[in-house]
Amino acid sequence: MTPPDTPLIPSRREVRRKDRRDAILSVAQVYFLEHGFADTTMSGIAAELGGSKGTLWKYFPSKEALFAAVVERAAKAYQGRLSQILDPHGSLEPTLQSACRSLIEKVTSPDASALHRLIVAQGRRFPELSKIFFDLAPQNTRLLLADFLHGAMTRGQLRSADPIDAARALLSLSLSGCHQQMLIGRIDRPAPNEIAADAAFAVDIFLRAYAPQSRPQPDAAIV
Amino acid sequence: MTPPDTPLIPSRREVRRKDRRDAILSVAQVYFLEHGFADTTMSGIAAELGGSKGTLWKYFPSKEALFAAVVERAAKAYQGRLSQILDPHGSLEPTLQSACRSLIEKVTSPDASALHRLIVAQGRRFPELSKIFFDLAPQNTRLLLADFLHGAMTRGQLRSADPIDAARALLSLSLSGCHQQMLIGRIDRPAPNEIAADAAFAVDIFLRAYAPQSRPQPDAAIV
DNA sequence: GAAATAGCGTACTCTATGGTACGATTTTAT
DNA sequence: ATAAAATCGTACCATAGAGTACGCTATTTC
Repeated sequence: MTPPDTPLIPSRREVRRKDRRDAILSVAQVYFLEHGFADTTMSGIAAELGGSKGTLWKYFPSKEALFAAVVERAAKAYQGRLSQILDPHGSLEPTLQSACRSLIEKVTSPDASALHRLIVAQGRRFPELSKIFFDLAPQNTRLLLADFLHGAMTRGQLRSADPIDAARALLSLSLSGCHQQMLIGRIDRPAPNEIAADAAFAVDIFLRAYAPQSRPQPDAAIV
Repeated sequence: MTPPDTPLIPSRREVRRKDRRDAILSVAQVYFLEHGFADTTMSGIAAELGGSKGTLWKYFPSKEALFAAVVERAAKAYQGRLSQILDPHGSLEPTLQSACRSLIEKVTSPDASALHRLIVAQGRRFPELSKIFFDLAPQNTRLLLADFLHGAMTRGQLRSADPIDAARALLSLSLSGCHQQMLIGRIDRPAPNEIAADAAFAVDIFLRAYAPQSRPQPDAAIV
């Protein structure tokens, strides 16, 4: 009865297939993040999955394809929920600080930094993947933040300037502490108070540099 | 005659050996930078070298050992000559700008960024190497710069603050442009004017944030 | 000049792993 | 119920590359 001939109602097979595919990606992601590209084995993934190798190749025609799928999926999941925090009605400094804190927290999670490492590592082999990832993740965050800063500028809370540049400055300041340490491998996880300190530092510098009508008087020559 | 029994006079053999070792490292470096760790083959290095594989293992007991040696050597070579540029007598802004420019230039050279990528990529497998590298390279630069900034602070050219933090801020601002783009793989080489622009931007923000006695309060009027 | 040493070339072993083949079994669709 | 599709398990293939063995030659030392 009611033959589901439209693609709108996914058949049981299709559902199952999607589930299976997702399961594969999850297992693969763990492996890739943990071991990197070269040291992840298809056999290992298949074993962990419980299925057979043949099935694996039925879903992904090669290791590279699987890797690409993992990265794309992870990149999408990476997208930040920064927008909620960036409330234009709150007062500026606390808003920025909590935004930065939240960003740093996210970006210093073990998964996120492992992903970052992985992408950078394979940047030569999969240049398109880097692009996808960095378009989805940092680029997106920057735009969100730039938009917010633009608002603050028009409200006179900040001096007028290129909001994209301003966002870049704030972001890079935010990530110059724990995050760097993590990527370097010098620390495993930042302490919460370090995150707060990084955020406070970044916002402090940022606000000094972008205070309304603040113009430093040293030897001019700023074009 | 005059048997050179002291180790001070290196025998011809020792010289030769050192040369050979260095040649191996050079070839290996090219390979590693170009292909990463996993995709560099010992056989390939041996072939390029012209020698035999046996010789290779006579110098380095394993691929990992060779890799470590390459990184250590490269890291040492990486150390910056920033000190010459940081002349305490010049006026502040141009000095900082040229220092930043020079840094960005160095750090965005294909070799440097390939090295950076390599280290980050292998950070899990060789944590000690990351430490060596990042102690030698950015850490060193930061200290040099911090020292200079400290001087500028005591001379009243900058407000008093933690010079290390200040150096961190300036560096992270400097590297937030082309350098990021490069690591991401979005560009291959930065145009010279982009480098200058990045430096100018960083120094501008930095000077605004670290201007002497500049407080974000608009009504200042403090001498 | 003789002994030690280093290096060369080549062939070889061993292991890991991406990817395939295939018959048996289960699940889904009708 | 029955045919088609998906999965499973397992054995297998092909390749690649780290590391070894070994006999021959060139260089260095004394």
